[in-house]
Amino acid sequence: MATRLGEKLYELRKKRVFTLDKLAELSGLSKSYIWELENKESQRPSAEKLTALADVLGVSASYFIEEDVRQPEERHLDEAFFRNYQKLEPDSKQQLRKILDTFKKKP
Amino acid sequence: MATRLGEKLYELRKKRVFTLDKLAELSGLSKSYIWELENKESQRPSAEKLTALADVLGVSASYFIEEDVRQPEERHLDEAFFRNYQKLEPDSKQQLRKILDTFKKKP
DNA sequence: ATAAAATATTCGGAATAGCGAACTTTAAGT
DNA sequence: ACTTAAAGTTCGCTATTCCGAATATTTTAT
Repeated sequence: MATRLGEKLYELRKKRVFTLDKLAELSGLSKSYIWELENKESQRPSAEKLTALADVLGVSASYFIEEDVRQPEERHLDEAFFRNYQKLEPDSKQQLRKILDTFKKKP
Repeated sequence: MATRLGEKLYELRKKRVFTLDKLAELSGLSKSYIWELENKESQRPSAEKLTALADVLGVSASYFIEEDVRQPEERHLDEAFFRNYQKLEPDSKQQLRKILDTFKKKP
């Protein structure tokens, strides 16, 4: 699993079988800039541009943004869990929240 | 609840009782720029800066970025829930995931 | 093997993010 | 009311984002 932005972008783009041109067209960014995001270090792209790319590539913007200390596997589980949680009825959510409280870490 | 970035920022800053100077110090941004984010339209801040602010203000970066169809209170509860969930031990997480499964699309 | 087409990379420059410092307003104390 | 300090606002400037067009490379077809 990719760790820095450029790798994540490249990986996703290849997975979707997009060319730079195609991704540029779909996201509204220029292909030259996408290329720079993939290949140059220390870019500081706007949240807006990242979100546009994330939308097209089918991930959340935070996937690009947040560097994470969790192992990819665990992170993946966590995100899937949260996606499922969000789809629940409010009642079920509340029940889960209560259950979570009882689990809270004891240091 | 605030909908655009400036409002969200201002609201959170006031809630935490931070001055511009204080928030600037804590986040590493300049206070003039934070003021512009709060007060000027059509800013395009970098994800990096937004993340710095989000960290200090105790929200997720995506709170600033993603617009959401959920009601604000529900969204807030969801996010708080996920933040808590992530801090759990892996075993606890797994238990919760199993419980979530039993809740899935139950009318 | 060569041409044509598709894809990737480089580059110059306009637009603007983001800063420091100066300035203005508000709040607090005497 | 006057002073001082704290908070907010403006402004000029530099660095960086982000683009379009040109160029280079790879792929595909003949």
